[in-house]
Amino acid sequence: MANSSSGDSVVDRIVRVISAFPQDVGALRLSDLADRARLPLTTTHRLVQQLAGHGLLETAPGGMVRPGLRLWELVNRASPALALRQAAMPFMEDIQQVLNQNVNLAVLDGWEALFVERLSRRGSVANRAQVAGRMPIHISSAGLALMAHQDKALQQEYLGQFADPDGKLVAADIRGLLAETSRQGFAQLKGVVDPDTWGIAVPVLDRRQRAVASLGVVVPLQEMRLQALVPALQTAARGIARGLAGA
Amino acid sequence: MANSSSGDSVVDRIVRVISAFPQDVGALRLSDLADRARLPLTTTHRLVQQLAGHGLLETAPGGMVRPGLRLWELVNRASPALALRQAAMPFMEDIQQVLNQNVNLAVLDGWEALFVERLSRRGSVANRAQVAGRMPIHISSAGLALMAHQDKALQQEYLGQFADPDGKLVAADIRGLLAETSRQGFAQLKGVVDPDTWGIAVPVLDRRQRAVASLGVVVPLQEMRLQALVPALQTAARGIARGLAGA
DNA sequence: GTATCCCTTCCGTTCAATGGGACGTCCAGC
DNA sequence: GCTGGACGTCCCATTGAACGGAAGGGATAC
Repeated sequence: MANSSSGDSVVDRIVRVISAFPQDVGALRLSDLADRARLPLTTTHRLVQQLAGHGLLETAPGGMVRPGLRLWELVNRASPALALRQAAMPFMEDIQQVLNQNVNLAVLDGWEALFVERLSRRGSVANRAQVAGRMPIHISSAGLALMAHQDKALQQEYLGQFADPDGKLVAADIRGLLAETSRQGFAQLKGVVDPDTWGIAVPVLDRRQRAVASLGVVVPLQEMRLQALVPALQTAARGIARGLAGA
Repeated sequence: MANSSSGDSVVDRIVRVISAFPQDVGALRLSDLADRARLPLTTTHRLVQQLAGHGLLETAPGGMVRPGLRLWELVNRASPALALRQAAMPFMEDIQQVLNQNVNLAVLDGWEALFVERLSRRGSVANRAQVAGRMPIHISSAGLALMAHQDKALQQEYLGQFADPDGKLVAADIRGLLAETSRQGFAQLKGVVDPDTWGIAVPVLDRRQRAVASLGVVVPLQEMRLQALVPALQTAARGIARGLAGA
């Protein structure tokens, strides 16, 4: 940028401003936004004005700032997540109607599962997965289902991350989880994310048998329909894969 | 900006780049992106590289560019549309299960209805409303439901737009539609958007009886359950309003 | 009345953004 | 096999847009 201070570009700063908004939707005061974005107040003010001019942010009188509808529109009009979501929604609704519990759809991003969609219902058990939320691979059934069906090279790189502290033990555990997930064709975690819930997820595979997404449910621990549940998920996953390939 | 050419800021250019992606999800070639964004190729190249560095765009080998997951994540993590969507989804699913037809949720933005969510099902009739898509107010039941429950001043301003060409006639028609919508508490358009479909929408009202959103369905022309359908939509709309107020 | 906090505006400094030009690569047509 | 064209990528001198400290207003608390 022009002038002194830390050498980051305008793009960096815009990303910092947009990233500064927390998950809960409320508006931020300008100075809070500046603090969170680690930007000088004046600079934040100018950027917010410019972004608001395009509708990407909205400013309320009094200096409150919140994300704008136009930003949501632009991003959701063309996004890789959208095609996946459209292909998956009918199947997710089917699953949800039958089980009456939480259904979620995730993709792999970095070393985390990124949740693209979630259907929940009053009366269903708690589900930590939020839309646009993330969870580490090894403590989410969605993450395991995704990683268990990736290239060997990627899996090695992932497991290598756990070799640092006291090492091999943890890596071996996760390796075992992945192997079992791959063998069975589905991932399950009982009481890991939440003590009373049971996460089950299956991969959505492309032609080369690589997971492009995962379809999962969160059910109470006493759920008895596992034998019917997994095939239902797998059937739905195949349907989603077919929809993606066709489109 | 620095150097010659047309005086637009970096923010402008970034917005132009992101806006340049069309509705269908496919990736764009760099030079096409530059054309669509009306930016010099070199400048586009640099901006894309920077944005890709933050994951807001993704570049495939060969120069193809597409929106990135991180952008989707950032925007969907905190957005005014998200709170509305979350409050509305359970009710939309209920409606959809009963009717087995398309359900949509829209907000007013400018002189258009912006569709925030849509549930559709194989076998349901055509529905032109796309998620993050727009429709003019006067040819969508969602738009009518939204505009019929706004401030008088805003309605006047809206109707004023139609006074230009041959004027009064069209404005009077729309004024009539709005009046009827307001009186009945729901909007309906038979065969306007699509010759074989019937759009019906009700407003989601805040405490001051202003529409913050609209909840609508698209059903076949021969649908007979109108007397049960409208109350169901209105009940759901009240539920959504309650959820928004409580949150 | 005074102090405090916050948004907003002003303005001189400065360096990041800019984009024309050149290069390497990949095809299709001759 | 050669040639022409289209495209992505890199380089670098120019310059005006971005920067942010300082000062100004307006509201609220003490």
